Amino acid sequence: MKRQGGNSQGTGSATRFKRIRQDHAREAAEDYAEMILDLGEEGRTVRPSDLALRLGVTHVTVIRALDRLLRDGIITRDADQGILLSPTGQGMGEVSRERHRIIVSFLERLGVPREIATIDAEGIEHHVSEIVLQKMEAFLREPVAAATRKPTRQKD
Amino acid sequence: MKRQGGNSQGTGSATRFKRIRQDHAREAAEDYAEMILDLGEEGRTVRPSDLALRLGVTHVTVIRALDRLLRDGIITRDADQGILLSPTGQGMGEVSRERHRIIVSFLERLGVPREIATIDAEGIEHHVSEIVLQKMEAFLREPVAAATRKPTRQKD
DNA sequence: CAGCAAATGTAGCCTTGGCTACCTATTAGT
DNA sequence: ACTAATAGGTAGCCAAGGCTACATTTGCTG
Repeated sequence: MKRQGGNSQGTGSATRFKRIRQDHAREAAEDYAEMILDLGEEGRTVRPSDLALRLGVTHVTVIRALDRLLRDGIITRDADQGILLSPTGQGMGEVSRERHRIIVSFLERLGVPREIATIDAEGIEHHVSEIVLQKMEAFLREPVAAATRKPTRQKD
Repeated sequence: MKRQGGNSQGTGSATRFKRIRQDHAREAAEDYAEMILDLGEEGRTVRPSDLALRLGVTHVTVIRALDRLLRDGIITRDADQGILLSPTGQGMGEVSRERHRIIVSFLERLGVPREIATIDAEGIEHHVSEIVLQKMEAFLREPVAAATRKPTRQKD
């Protein structure tokens, strides 16, 4: 008999884990977009070797990832200008970078050393929802108010 | 093309990304260990179909993951008792569960609705260092003190 | 200009983690 | 007892993301 994998009536936890897997699928694209954005703004022509160096992988891995990003409309490539972000990629990079910035600031505000905050932010930034990000920003603006606020009683 | 910047060491970002990739490699094992621990404590015999349902994947995916966990000494399997955690797996599950619990509590304390906190915690728990976890616990114990503490000034 | 070194690209292999299709057991129900 | 459903397992396919080995392009330099 046929068991279909996508059991639409998830146990709830199934739904959560599916979201994690989706996050993972976007993760590489976001990392690349963010990095390309940063390097581009430093005025350099972004090339595969730059990314390979910073990501700690071989250039082959980068080239194949770029093929996927190209296929998915995140980047364009140009012999002279190197790797460029499409409008989609540009937006992705900007969102990722802002998210990254907020998380690092938040962790530092919590007393986490900058180097640790940077490392951890790299890992968690792809898994943080908009709501959590908003709460982090609220905490950065008004730490004590956020800390003393009664746990919210959302309808959920 | 001119060589730009002599970052021959990978700028440290390479090191960070390598850690993320290591985290990912542990992620599945931790999720399984945590889930097996929970189900086991509910007094049931843990079987592949239980895990498949909760993870939202087919039983085939689970069976192959269990092969790897077996190979890596995380679990043992027994016809009568089903899937059992090895001492290693037991420790892994307990650590993961505690980490999960802290993160959910922390996010809720920050004002994030429980359902969102649970989803996000699932994603980020594998990427949070011991130090960040300690700071989260400190915040849970003494929110205002943690919020008013000046950002630490590490020597890096 | 010859030749080296660096960057880029291609081919091919591996593991993880998805999937479907199919087969075998066991168990429940009529 | 037969049948149907459920569970477990095997085989084989796919994509992502690693890798090495080799080939090609390009730019500098002697």
